[in-house]
Amino acid sequence: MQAAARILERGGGESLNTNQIADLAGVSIGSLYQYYPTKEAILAELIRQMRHEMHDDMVTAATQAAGQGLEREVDALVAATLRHHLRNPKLAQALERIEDQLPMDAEIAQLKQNMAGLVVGALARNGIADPEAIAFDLVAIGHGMSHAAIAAGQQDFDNLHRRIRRAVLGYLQLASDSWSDP
Amino acid sequence: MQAAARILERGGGESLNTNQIADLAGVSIGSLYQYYPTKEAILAELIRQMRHEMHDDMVTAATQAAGQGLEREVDALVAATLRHHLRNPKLAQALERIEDQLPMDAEIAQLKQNMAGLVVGALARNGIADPEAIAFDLVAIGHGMSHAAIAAGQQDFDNLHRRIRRAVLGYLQLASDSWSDP
Amino acid sequence: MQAAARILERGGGESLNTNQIADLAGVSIGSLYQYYPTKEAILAELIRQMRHEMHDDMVTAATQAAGQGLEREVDALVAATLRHHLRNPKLAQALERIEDQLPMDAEIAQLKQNMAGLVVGALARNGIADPEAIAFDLVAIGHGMSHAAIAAGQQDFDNLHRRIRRAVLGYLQLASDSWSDP
Amino acid sequence: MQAAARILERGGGESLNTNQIADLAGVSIGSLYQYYPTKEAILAELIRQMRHEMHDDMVTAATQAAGQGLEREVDALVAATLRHHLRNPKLAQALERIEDQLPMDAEIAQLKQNMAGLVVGALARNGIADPEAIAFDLVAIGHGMSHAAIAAGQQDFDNLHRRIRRAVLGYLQLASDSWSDP
DNA sequence: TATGAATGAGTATTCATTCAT
DNA sequence: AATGAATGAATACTCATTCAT
Repeated sequence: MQAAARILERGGGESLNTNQIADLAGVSIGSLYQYYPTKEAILAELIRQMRHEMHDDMVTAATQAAGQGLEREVDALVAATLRHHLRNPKLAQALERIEDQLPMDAEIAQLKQNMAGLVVGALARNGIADPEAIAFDLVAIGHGMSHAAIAAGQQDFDNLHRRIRRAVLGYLQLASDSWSDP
Repeated sequence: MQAAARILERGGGESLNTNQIADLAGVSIGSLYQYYPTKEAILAELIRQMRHEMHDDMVTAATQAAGQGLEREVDALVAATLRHHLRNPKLAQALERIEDQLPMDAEIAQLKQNMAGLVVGALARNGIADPEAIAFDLVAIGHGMSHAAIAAGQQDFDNLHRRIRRAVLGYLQLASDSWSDP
Repeated sequence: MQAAARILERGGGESLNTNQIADLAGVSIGSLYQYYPTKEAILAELIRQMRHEMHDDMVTAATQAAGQGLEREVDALVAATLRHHLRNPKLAQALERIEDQLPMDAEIAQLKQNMAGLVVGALARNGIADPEAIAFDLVAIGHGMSHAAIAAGQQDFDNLHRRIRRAVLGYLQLASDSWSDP
Repeated sequence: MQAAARILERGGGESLNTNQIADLAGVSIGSLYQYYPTKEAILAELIRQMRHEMHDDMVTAATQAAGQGLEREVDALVAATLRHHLRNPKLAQALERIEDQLPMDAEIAQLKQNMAGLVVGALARNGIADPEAIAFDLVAIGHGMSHAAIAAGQQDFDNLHRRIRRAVLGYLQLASDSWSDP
């Protein structure tokens, strides 16, 4: 059913209407509303799924990189979010736009908390002072760069990854060439 | 007329309708449509103005900082964009959201080109390699950090300025404490 | 099954929908529609039951009071209808509203005929001229007063009973104090 | 515009939908909504008008009959309401049904207060004890009888008037033949 | 016989745009 | 040139009813 996320990929937020979703899903509006009480609920569910995927990917990345030092830990998290954004750039972009026009869902807020927590943890474990504030900025940097790259149509994952790594490590005052790619 | 940007500040995007604009502007919708053929045209004009202001501020900043070295030149541009965003955070945010849901206007594209050119120039003049790519990322970083800070309700200009400077100089592999504030 | 009259008590008319009825009755809508062809049929059945109860109560009352004189006979009928209305005021009110928005059902019409006949009989047996017309008005008076009282939230059966008796006997040009309460 | 009350006469409450109103009024729905913000507002306005007419008629009647004695005063009020109901029986009926399914409008409540006050006043001026309670019942009696008569298709104003007068005066323990028609 | 998922016509309401005055 | 009443397509959502399992 959420395969009607296709509409978001193509048309972006404002072209999304319930009849269209139902049509494209091959269902009647009546049926659509048997599963979701509101248009908002449909969107919220879409976002929830997206955030869950992202969250799980980040947890996996953090777990695997645990104890390998600040650079590798942070980089694993960057790679995870980046992979997520590039899997379906248009959809990810559209959902994010919708997300901050919607009343904040508790479950989503929790996921975001946890994701931020992973970054904060990596920083704290490696002796970085004021890890919350730093994490906030690192996330913002990664986000901003991904957004710009996607909007500009850049698709080269490795290239973008390298640039974000450079920005992140630069913000942390670490030379990015002090270690080599996995 | 476009002083009806006030609506965007308060309601953000979805609450914006042409009758409201006309009312608040003290004009009839009839007249509004005599000057602008569509709603999109009104929004495009609003964005155009915003971009013009920003452009002019950046040109001024670039001119004043010219020849003072990479750090100072880049920092002046960062400060200019930041000042712009913080002057009216809600409006800036709303306009940006609208901007990338709208078909790209040629004039606006040109302004953005020019602004990017200012950064490219500063980098090139100071011997930075691949200045276009670097400029692209620096703009994205500043943008992402401003956006996140504003969305989180942070209002402290100096603090945010310091953090963006750190990110930008970090990306350029320059220690941000190698020089002091003006 | 029609115990789903509960919905009418709570929500009154407009909140009544077939799925809700089926749910509350612990049956599937499919089954509901195996017994009743339309929503109207369900409502008609509900009304039929209510009218049957009322009818039977009135017959009992009329039988018991038979031969005790006009006042007592008429009063017994008044008491019966009043008891009926006050047993479940909201439901009675709701059903009556529905009843006169529905095409007149033959069976219900018959019951009403019979009930009116009881009043007519009491009047006729006691030598009242034009008993049909008088009965019509007496029923209308009782009905109107009950309706108003219930709508105003009055719950005191005895008080209301006394007032209706006064109205009815007054209409019959009989002093209501010519006899005392049972 | 409110000439779309025609729909209520023919079809009763549930057949009333905004598109139909607009059609029958020869206007587009858009225009309809320029004058009334909600369907409820349209209905409320219709009711308000009806109540205003009724109110004014009753005030006139009360004024003209003032000081002519209880029977004549009360009778004048009865005649006024009756005239009102018989002017357009179906509409009056429909509006009343709608009225008590709608959140009580302050203005309408005031009018009803005033109308009740006219009856209370007539009773009080003529030395009737507990005039509020008596007025309540008299109104209920008149209402109930009109409703029943209209539902039964009776159109004879004078006949109905005589019967209601008999009921009302009977309730007041006054013989209705103690005075003759004007 | 019972189920309940599916249907889709119908409803109130909004809003960009037009055009007679 | 200015006005603002009028337009009507579009939108989210409801609910009586059907029918394959």
